[in-house]
Amino acid sequence: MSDHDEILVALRRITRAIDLQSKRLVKATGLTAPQLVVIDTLRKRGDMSPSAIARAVSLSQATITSILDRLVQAGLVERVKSDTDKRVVMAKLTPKGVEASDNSPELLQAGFLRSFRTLQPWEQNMLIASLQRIAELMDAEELDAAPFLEPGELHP
Amino acid sequence: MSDHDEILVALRRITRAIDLQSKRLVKATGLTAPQLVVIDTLRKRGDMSPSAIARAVSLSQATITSILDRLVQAGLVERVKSDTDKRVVMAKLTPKGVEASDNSPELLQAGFLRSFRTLQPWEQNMLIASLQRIAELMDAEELDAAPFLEPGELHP
DNA sequence: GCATTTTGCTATGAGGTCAAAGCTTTGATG
DNA sequence: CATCAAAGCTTTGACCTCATAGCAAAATGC
Repeated sequence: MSDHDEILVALRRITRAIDLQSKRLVKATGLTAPQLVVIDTLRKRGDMSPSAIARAVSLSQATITSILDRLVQAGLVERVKSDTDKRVVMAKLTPKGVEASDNSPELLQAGFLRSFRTLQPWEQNMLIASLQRIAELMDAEELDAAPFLEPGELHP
Repeated sequence: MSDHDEILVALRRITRAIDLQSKRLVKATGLTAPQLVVIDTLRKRGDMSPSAIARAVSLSQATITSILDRLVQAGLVERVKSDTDKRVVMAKLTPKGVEASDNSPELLQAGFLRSFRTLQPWEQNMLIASLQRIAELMDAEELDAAPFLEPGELHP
């Protein structure tokens, strides 16, 4: 298998594990991983606009809108229109939302974290650094990738 | 930020980059990343059943069914009932499917691969090994994670 | 041989995710 | 001011993803 394929398969295994964990969280807490990420972010940083949340958690604004819809539905978040700029909506945790955040389990599988923490510190650091390195290489790509696929760009 | 959060954020950045790349592929080829993965797998390994594809690419059987639906729709794949075991359906590339596979671009961003390949070989290997290590730690979790949430299992 | 279980696939329903289009408000330009 | 552009959010539509439930066929048990 090529490097390319090995990377792809490893990433797929990881994203699948995360997805399955998210489904598991739903049963345990009624909330999915993205929903928990959002309320945890609000808990830590206070009221935020959808666009600010999107930047903080690396999701699109549209995705945050749909996640907020469900959190509002569940009574964990309120939308409050800003007075200074009427375009802006602030997402605000309700008391119930605060409680949910305080009681939320960690988002990575307990077993994964347990195993991870038994590794040598240097190994833990190396794994985290590797993930961040890969994220960087991919993020960097975002900045100038789009033009490569514009019509006419392939054979200028 | 805790290790836990750093891992989460890095993973989110990576999955987002992959997702955006998939959207970009749609515009260039009309096919999404999962669809390309499936036809590439069929191209390399020949006709396969949905369950075999699911195992090969780390997706659920249900997901493969829906991806095959769209590939059939697009005329790239045929479903052929097995003679020996009538439960089994074989996914088979059509000539058009073979052609699409042969012309398909790589699934990771070109710029990512370019950058990646400029790294020292030991560094490339380390990154791949790290990804696989993390995938292992998470996969391992899958095997016995479910029971942890079964009713009655928490306090046996 | 027949009943039960297992295996393989598909259908259903719910979230997640994004781009693009649409709406409102703000800001800049003349 | 009046106009036009930009910014912020939501809507729409498409696909991915899974669990669960359903259906059919094969394998196992008695």
